[in-house]
Amino acid sequence: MTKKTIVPMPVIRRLPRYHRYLEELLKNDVKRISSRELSEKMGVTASQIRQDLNNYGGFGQQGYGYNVEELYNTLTKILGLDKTYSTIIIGAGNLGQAIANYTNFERTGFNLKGIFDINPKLFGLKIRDIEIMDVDNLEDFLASNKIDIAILCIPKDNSQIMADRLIKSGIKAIWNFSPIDLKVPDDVILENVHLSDSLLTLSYRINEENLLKTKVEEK
Amino acid sequence: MTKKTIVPMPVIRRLPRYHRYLEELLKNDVKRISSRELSEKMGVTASQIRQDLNNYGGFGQQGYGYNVEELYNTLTKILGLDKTYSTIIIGAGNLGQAIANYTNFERTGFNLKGIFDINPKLFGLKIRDIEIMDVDNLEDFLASNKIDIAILCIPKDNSQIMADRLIKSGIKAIWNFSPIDLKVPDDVILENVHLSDSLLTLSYRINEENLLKTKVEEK
DNA sequence: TAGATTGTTAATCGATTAACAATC
DNA sequence: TAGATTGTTAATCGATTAACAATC
Repeated sequence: MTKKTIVPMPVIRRLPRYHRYLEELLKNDVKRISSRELSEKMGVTASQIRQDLNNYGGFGQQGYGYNVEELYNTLTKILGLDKTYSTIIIGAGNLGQAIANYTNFERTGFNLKGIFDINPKLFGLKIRDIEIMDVDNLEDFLASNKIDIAILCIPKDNSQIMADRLIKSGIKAIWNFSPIDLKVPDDVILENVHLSDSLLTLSYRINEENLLKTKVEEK
Repeated sequence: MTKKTIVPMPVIRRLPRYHRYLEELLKNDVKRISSRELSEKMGVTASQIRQDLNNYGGFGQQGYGYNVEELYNTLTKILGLDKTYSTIIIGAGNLGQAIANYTNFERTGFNLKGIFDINPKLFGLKIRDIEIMDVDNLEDFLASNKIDIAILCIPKDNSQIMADRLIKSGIKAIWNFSPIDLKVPDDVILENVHLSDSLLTLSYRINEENLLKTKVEEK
């Protein structure tokens, strides 16, 4: 289990997309937009946009539409981007390092405070001024640093154990890149990025037509 | 638009997960499993498992359940993992390099054939014996190499242009890591990994309770 | 004011779950 | 054969779309 959301998950997963489109509009100095115009840009129904937004309040104005800047700021707040977050990365392999180097997240308010690994060769090395530390020091580090999000980038064999350790030390949100379904208590927020699952749906789709050819022909 | 699937997308997105669990069972020498047992392990309904699998055929046996090895092999085929794929990576930044170094994909049959970038400093450098090439050579390369999947790891400003170039050169499947909604013709398969969207849903969920506190209290 | 567009309720559609006859 | 479990149809649930009164 992971923490249950109040608003349905399909709605939440669309919010970042709205935010991206509104940012674009704002950048292009568009002042107002109707749900219909936005729906055409995004390839969704105007109804869905209005329904989605109304989970959080009525931000539009009849006969006018939505004020772009206002809606953008509102979405920024809804997504929690008006706050900053302290993060740590567990696992300084390829992916962990790539994320550590990815300064876009930093710019959005996700501040990397530490990187941990089990490989002694990496200890002391720095990525963007942040030292790679021995994962043995994890508990000590978490006791003296308030960390909001742990980013898990380790091979799957150790990731449940590591998740347990993180949670025991008070971590309430995990961004998991390990290709495994972690078990977490339901006050912990778990967000998965299953790269391999994503790639497999791609290879599935490359083959689907051939796979189901006989079936389709039957119809 | 991207290519429409025959089987509903929610089903397809669950297939890699079934595959992972079956692999685990196979590793543990489990010979057979019923939909009920599997449902308990996976935290889904037995009904859903049977419905999902029956999109592809009846692989079980009444009174017995499913043969683990057989079902695993079937899922491997369904996911297209009985074939190999030639891939290229566009963008040798942090993420592109991380994916290039990630040998797990290679092991599953996704063979990296080339890496491209615009940065001359990177030309000639090798990642796992694969040279980073000038993206100017992309069209020539694609003309003489049959590539199944292009992995797009470049900043969003250029990614639509790059996608257009790839498609013009005959690429039929794109694994996109750029934080943007690419427009592709509907014979091209597009699979997105929107890391920032994923992170934003995490920060959303950290704040949801506070955000909706008043609303929830009203009820 | 008249036209436009929202917020919201109602209708539809699709996905999930339940039920059970078929059958190993 | 009796018990178990599938494949599949029917029922339910939830999400999306349509419709429209409210209102700027």
